[in-house]
Amino acid sequence: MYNAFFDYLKKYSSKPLSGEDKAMIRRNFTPLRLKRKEYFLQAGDICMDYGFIVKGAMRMYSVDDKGLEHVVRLGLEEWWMGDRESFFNRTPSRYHIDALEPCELLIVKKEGDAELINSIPAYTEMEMKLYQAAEIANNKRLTSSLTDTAGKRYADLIERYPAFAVRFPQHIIASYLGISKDTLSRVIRNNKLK
Amino acid sequence: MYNAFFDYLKKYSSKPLSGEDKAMIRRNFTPLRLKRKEYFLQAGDICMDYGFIVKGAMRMYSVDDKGLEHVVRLGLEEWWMGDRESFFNRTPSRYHIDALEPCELLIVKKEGDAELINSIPAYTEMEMKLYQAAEIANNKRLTSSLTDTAGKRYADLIERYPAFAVRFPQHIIASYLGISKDTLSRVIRNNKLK
DNA sequence: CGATTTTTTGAATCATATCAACGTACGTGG
DNA sequence: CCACGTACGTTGATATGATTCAAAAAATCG
Repeated sequence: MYNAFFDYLKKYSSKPLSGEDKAMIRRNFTPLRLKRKEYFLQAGDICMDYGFIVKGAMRMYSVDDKGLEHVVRLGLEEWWMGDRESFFNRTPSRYHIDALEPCELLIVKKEGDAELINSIPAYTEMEMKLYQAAEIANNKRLTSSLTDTAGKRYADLIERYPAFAVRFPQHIIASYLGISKDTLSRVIRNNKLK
Repeated sequence: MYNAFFDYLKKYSSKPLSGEDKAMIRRNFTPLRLKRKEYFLQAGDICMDYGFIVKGAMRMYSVDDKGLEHVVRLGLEEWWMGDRESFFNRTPSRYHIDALEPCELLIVKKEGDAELINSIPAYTEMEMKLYQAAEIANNKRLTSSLTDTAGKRYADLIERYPAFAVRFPQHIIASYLGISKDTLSRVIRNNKLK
């Protein structure tokens, strides 16, 4: 369980990880299992735990006043899941997070994360890189949503994350891309004819 | 010039700033003036400097294969400007950045930024908060671009940043929102009638 | 002041949404 | 392990919000 996370840390940081460091990580991260469809966070609650996905598939989404769901983030193995705003500011979340497959997570509390940042350089470096990567990815997603057609957005997404097409149902991906399931269905059919 | 930055740091960090710290900041940040329309960065170049805007208005934009400009970020006083991806990874940028008004910046190089992060806790805290705030803001912008109409997107933007309506021409804001200048013009007229 | 930039407006067109209906597949409990 | 029920994907018809293009009016800069 924890080894998956240590491997991940090694991948994202050049700095070494002592036995002491590993012990501290074990102390601050606790395992959590979720059944399919189980909630990790519900709108209105404060996101007290930030989760590292060891295994499984998750989605974060909002529900608007008309009752429509809007997927804002998807997560698979080695991704993080949680509402950063709620987690850091201790404010009620506007999002739901649930498991689309049975999941294994390692979760950390705000204080635990802070302790690790202050104590373990490799962890700090990972977190910094994560923020940078997130900002870059978000920018790409944003510009593509502003300028590209539905077809191109889907093609780009699947090219970047081929696993998405297999792990997530189409209507979830459609929602993530901000297009209707009907349009996505048509778009996929047409792309394949080419 | 530097005082504006020290004030900003105080605002974003609870940690104290010694005279020594301030001296190090002065060493690593250099002033830069830009005339109206002058470039801070051109696509193809590597973003060697990251800029803190002391005074002025700037925009970051890409130019697509059809020659159309797409504004990806806007900046006013106390905002940062630069292409993070290019800056950190030393890769050629896909963006142009220019001054929409005469600007005064404080610019820092990658090494300077790294030195400050390693040496000055207040600076590190500010940078962390910045990343968190940026991620949250990006998420909001993203979800609004996916789910809201042009009119709501404009209204939300101006509610959040009233200065934008005054400081940036409409067609720049339209591009930032990912809508055509024509549509934005109509939308504003209709909103005002209400 | 003149030149350039910015905004406005109408008409035609396009991409995507919406709604409803149907067929299929799949997981879950017995 | 099967059958049922829910979830998922497809498709057509229609509606709608936004784009594009062109041209003129208004505002702003130096």
